[in-house]
Amino acid sequence: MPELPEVETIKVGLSKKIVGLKIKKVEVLSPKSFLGDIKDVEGRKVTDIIRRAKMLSITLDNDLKLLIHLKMSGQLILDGVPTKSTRVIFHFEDGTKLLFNDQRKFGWIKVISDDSHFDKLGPEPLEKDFTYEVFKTQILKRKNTPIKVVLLDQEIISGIGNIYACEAVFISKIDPRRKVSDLKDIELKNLYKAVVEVLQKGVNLGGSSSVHYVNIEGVRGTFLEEAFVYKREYKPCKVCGTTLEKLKLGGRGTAFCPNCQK
DNA sequence: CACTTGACCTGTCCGC
DNA sequence: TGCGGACAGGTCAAGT
Repeated sequence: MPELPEVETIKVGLSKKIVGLKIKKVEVLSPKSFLGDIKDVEGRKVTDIIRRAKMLSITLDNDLKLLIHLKMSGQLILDGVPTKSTRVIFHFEDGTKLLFNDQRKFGWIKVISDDSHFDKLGPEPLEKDFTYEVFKTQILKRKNTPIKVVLLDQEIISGIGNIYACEAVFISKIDPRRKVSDLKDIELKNLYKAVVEVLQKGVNLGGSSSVHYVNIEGVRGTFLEEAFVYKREYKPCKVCGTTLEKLKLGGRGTAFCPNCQK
């Protein structure tokens, strides 16, 4: 489900609601979805929530953390009604409930004591120190790979997923199949700007709005209504009217405009 | 080492 | 209506 803007939206929403609350009980309905001992979590207070790449890290007052990855179909819903996709339920002392729903069971919640999960991640694209030079250095580590696949690599840049990768290469007018070594400096510069712009826009609009994504209130974001290419294959390009095409890159669906993207 | 493919799951949609 | 296949926003391990 979620890429950087979606996870960021969830982080902001969740922070306002559960920081300071004590977890009374954890109900694990799907053992694969919760890795760790609920005894380490029950009775603890939430002290902080951060996002890194597409992960959320919830700090507890015993210095352990709940690391959450929603993968393709995970959702965190506050005070909702459990469904058949509900895998874990956190019951807080004040009666607040947090549901972890995950239709495809790819997502997980882990109890961790250090941040080693973050070791291999590339830079955060919305941080101030993510300059063009940083971007270029990272991208050039994968010279022979299609540029759109490189954008999805979390070791190169963290937080970009399929939607924002498709949009960023469209905005910078680059054919998603182009290899990194083949891109001119000006193209890389445009791509850098597009990546930052499209992620920031995603955050501003409260994330994307596809099958699974909802914020903690269960409400969809509006980013996809503004998407140029994502999920728009065989429809007319919003810029030039050419019929958008679709191909598979790195195993992922990729819609693009054969006229705008060269 | 660099890069690609398949596996993990469940649900939905599309064509026959 | 039913069935099979393709596909879905992510990441690993295993393969070439």
